[in-house]
Amino acid sequence: MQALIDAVLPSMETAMAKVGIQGDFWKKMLSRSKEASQGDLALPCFPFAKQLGISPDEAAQQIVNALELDIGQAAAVGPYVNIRASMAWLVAQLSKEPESKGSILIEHTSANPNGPFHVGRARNAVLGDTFVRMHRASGYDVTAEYYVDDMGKQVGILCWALENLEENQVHNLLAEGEIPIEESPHSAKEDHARVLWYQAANLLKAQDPTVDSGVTELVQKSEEADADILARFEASYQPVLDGMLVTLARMGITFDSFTKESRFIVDGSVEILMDQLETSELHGVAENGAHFLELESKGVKGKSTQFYYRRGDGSSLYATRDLAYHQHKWTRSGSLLNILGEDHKLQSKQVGIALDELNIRTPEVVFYAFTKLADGKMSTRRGNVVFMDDLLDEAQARALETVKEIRADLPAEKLLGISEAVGVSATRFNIARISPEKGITFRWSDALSLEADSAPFIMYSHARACSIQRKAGDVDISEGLNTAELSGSAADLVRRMAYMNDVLQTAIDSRAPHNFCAWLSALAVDYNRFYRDNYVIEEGVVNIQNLIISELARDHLRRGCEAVGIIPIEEM
RNA sequence: GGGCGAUUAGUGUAGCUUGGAUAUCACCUUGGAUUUCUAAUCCGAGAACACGGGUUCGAAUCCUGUAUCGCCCA
Repeated sequence: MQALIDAVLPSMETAMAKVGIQGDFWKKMLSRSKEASQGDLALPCFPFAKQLGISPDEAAQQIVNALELDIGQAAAVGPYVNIRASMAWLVAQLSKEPESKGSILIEHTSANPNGPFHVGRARNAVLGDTFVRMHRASGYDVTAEYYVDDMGKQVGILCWALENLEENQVHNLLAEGEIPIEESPHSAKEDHARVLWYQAANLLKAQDPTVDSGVTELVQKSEEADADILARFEASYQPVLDGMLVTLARMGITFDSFTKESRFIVDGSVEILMDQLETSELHGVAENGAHFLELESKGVKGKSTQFYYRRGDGSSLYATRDLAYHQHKWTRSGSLLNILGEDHKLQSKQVGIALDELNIRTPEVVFYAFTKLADGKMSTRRGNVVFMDDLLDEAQARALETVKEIRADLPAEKLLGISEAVGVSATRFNIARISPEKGITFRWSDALSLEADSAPFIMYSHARACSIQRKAGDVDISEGLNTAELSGSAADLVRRMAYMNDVLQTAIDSRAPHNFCAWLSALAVDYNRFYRDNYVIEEGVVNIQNLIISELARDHLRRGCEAVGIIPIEEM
């Protein structure tokens, strides 16, 4: 809508001056009309009534009378000035390519490599990848980044377990702990295989104190950048991480770069930052020799306002390495975006203040609320999880049932391909379409829903447009749209498409991918209405104008799908 | 104990940044069209802003109190 506002503003200023309205406070009131049937932009005229000493209705009428627009029409409806963009202006927007924008590094997922990817982690990955895709579609140069926690306690436990526990021991422990070992097609994947060791070690920890001491020793050495330990850690987690990445790739999620936490200890950058922090006015030292920043003056509240960045023994903490990590990220990109769970809010704030003290810019952060199971929180440790691999299998199976019914004519192989695309797309879209700050309760029926307002509906619209294109064959559509004859659902469709870049940019700027998802759903609805009202091919004859619109819609649907991670298959 | 966020029809959600028209889109219930260029369609009806107070000509939106839920802090 910003493009239209920019286009209207000069004429509006002239009109307002003519009517005698002082100041430019009204500029922010000019916004998207809440009544789509009334126009694209609306300006409520209540405040002008007071200033001019006339009724709001009259003010609206006077403004309309004074307004000369070349990009659309204005009308006074009660106390509102409604502005409707002309078809010519809207069509002109369609051909505009998004301009090239700056670089951005988006860090997301970054899950501990201690077990299979589960649906609790999926929100981070889906949100993050949706941001990656939307930024790319909008012209940004994007780096998708995964931060590998290769030295923490989780990895330590995994490593200890793999080095110290026999297979039968693991199975006995899990049986005692009532964690079921479910046979699935994915059992052989290393992430599924090795998580059993991780779970078993966590169970053993409760009865055998030597587990903790063994793990602690490993973790301590890793924090001293002990090369042998780090190599053993990597040997433990890398196959798990690889398995997780296979799952993510199945969802269409890939990364451009991986950065390991340990590198910041190895290269000494953490040490340098810790020294620098000692010069901060917030710096303090606890009795045990640990160093901290006192953050009370920075608006951090609660029982403890201290941010510890160095232990008594001189070693760094996770958050300290995070500081070095951000310093490193800034050398690689012009802007930074992190996708984090809401449990990281405080830590993120603390890191932000510390970065400030170090004169390092703070990143943008998007927080999302957790996905919980109906019967509580998900936990890999306790085995209370729904693994993504299983969810995607189930999604495909359910999609297959539907596709099989509708397309009995297709060969089995094709049905499998379509149902896999539908399953993955539906799963992603069901996460991406919800506002990040809202909590999600995982329910199979929601996760696998193929109803309207879902990915399959959009995919089907796209496939329909593809089918029409195939039927129409190679027809010359270079003549362009005849804007004078556009009306009804065809005009609505064009209008919807014209605002694509606008909606995309707004969704990016306001960190609200769900708004772009909503636009995409609406585009699919608009296309279906157009399809009902306007025949592209009637009795074998191709209507060129309608074909042009259908082709534009096909292109917008495809680009929209790609921007949110829906797979735009051409047949279904 | 303190901090942050959430609460919208039977269900799931949008709108809140920047107050303004009849509160969005679906599921659901229900009435209808159409049987195709791929019906996973289209048109209509029903039903909601947690509760109390305040600011305002005007509050889902801003302020404040309460309740409930989630997350975090030793």
